[in-house]
Amino acid sequence: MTQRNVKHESPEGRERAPTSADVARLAGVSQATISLVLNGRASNVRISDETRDRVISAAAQLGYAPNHAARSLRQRSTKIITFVLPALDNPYYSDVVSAAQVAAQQHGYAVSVLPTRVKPGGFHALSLLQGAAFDGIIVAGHENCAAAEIQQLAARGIAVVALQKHGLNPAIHGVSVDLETGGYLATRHLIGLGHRRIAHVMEELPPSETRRDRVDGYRRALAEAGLPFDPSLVVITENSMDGGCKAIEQLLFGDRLPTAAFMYNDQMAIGALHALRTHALTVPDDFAVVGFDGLAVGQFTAPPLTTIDHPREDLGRLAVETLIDAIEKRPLGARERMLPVKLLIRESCGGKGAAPNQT
Amino acid sequence: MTQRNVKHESPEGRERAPTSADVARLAGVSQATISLVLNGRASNVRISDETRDRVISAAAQLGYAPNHAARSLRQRSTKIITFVLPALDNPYYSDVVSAAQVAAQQHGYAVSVLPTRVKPGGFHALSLLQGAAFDGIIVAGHENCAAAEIQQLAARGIAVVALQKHGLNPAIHGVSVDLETGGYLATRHLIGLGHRRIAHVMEELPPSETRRDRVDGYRRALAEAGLPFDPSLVVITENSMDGGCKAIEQLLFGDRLPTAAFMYNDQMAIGALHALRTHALTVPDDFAVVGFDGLAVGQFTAPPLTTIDHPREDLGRLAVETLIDAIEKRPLGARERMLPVKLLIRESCGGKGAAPNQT
DNA sequence: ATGAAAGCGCTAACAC
DNA sequence: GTGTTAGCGCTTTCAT
Repeated sequence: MTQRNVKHESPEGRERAPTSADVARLAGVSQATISLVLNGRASNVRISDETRDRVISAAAQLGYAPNHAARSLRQRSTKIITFVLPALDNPYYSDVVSAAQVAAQQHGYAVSVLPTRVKPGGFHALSLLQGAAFDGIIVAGHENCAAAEIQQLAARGIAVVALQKHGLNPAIHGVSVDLETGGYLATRHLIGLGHRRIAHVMEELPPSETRRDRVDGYRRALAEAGLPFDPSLVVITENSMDGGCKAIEQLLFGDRLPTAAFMYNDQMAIGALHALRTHALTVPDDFAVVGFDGLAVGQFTAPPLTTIDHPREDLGRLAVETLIDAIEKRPLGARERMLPVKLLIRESCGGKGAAPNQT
Repeated sequence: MTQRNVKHESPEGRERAPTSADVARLAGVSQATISLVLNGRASNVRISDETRDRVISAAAQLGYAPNHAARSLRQRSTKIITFVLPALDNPYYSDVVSAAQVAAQQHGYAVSVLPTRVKPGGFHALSLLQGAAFDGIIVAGHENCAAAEIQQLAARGIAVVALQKHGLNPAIHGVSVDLETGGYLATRHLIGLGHRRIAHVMEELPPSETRRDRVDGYRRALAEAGLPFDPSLVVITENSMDGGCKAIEQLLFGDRLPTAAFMYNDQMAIGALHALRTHALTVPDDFAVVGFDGLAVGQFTAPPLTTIDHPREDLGRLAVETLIDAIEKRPLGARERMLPVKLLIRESCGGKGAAPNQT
């Protein structure tokens, strides 16, 4: 008699989920006892083994599961944390979220995902956040992190961690990867391979006092090598494969042809590779490409993509740990964590030491 | 005085979110009035314009947002529906979920995503579902759809829609794309191009009485053309780019070389393209590849991928509409919807009418 | 070792 | 037109 009687069977109303009162009645004890037993406080406190067993089996028999809303209301906590992601179409966040889930689970939290581009005025899901449907949130994406709505949430005392935080709001915690160093490493790699005219294709970045992004590292590497920064080699495009493709075409039809491009991310790099192929340019011989992110797909591009690899699991784990500390109001150590990146050499720039055939 | 006073300021307890009682006090009316006004039932019912305005401004002044748990408890409904996805690393679901969100929002529901592979015994998030933290769920993925836990949920009366449902449980609604026809179209396309030895690389499929999958269409096309079904040309592999890659290598080292492969999905096809390239086979001249899904990335592969395109937006929208009908217990029309696919010809098989160079 | 009772914040039925 | 009241299902003192 394990999984029978899933439904609460009353004369009229079918299908009402069993409540703790139902379990209490069946076990012949009070509701309070049900709560104590089922929440594991039975051993610490004082419940006889016999009643404990009776409660457990009654609960199983009815298929009882505590009502989430009621419990949340009472405890002022939902034990759910939410990832606000700009979209689901970049596999970048897959590993981040997985690691976050594992970490959250260890602390008794569940993780859900809200794929939402927080547009001013939009963000229907905002009401959920405001209404405390979640104990805390982790935001990713430029627009999302900067959104006034998110700032408001933080101001209200809701725990917020931003991935790649920019801005100074001290109420928002940050966990970031070191984009600047990533940009530096990518560019230095290309310079080391002999490239002198290196393009950077990036996404439109909202203004920020604090952000140090790929482009800053790009400039640092250039400066360090005594190369000029040429604004005509920096193109801003839509963050997508298609955007990367178009950006490269634009560069190809410009008058000062680069020999290499450092792309904002792997998705854009895929577009770049495609554009180059379309225009009969061989990678890496005619043109070198560096990506950013370290997505799995980079192993399967033609040629496999040299890129800047991110510690995505660490990112997810630390974001969750920081968030939970904030939710439970533990004194936080560093409120801003910065994670290291590393250069991942595959074939889209040639091997180490190989030189490009044009300058 | 719009966004000031976000926090409820009481002598001792900082940071308690304002409740409807706080708003009532400030506006000098009763809680009930707050509820009526803020839920838009003010006009239909009977509230003077003047009190209405007073309530609205009081709420704004306090930054009031109704508590989700309390409202859910009272209304026995959370107005959240959840997508249970196997993982986040396949962009397939990105469009599905986006469309679902739009549709859901029109009906007053929010959509969240639970990236969870429902393992027997695992599925921490299950307690959320059981506890009615969501009004209904949409499940995707073989394991998830088949999971006993999900069946149980449906048995309890929770609204469940399965994407690509297999199995006969009438309590679970289904919205599917026509995989069998997809398999047929893909295979027929290859046959039409002159291929006679066509491999099919697929994922391990759990047994099902009702599923008609790609492989069934593959066999139908073969039979129709009078070609034998050769089990050695069907390889089962892990559902990933890497799996696709390895499967093709296995075929390449077999003794009966195919001239084309119909891949389970675009991700695997990317792996296939890579394996072929690695072994210096030219696509489509030496070997043709057809994918499945119609992901955007297929435009950027080398060569661009001929594939079977799915109506992903329709899938998301219909799943949500079906689910909401079930939640709100409207009599459902067809409980099983089947969506059509179409062949999307790009370059990985050669153009229409082009013939392969080996038989 | 257990039960009784209060109350989390909200909405809906019913008074007035 | 608006206020009063009674719960939704749970956890948690406080009594016993």
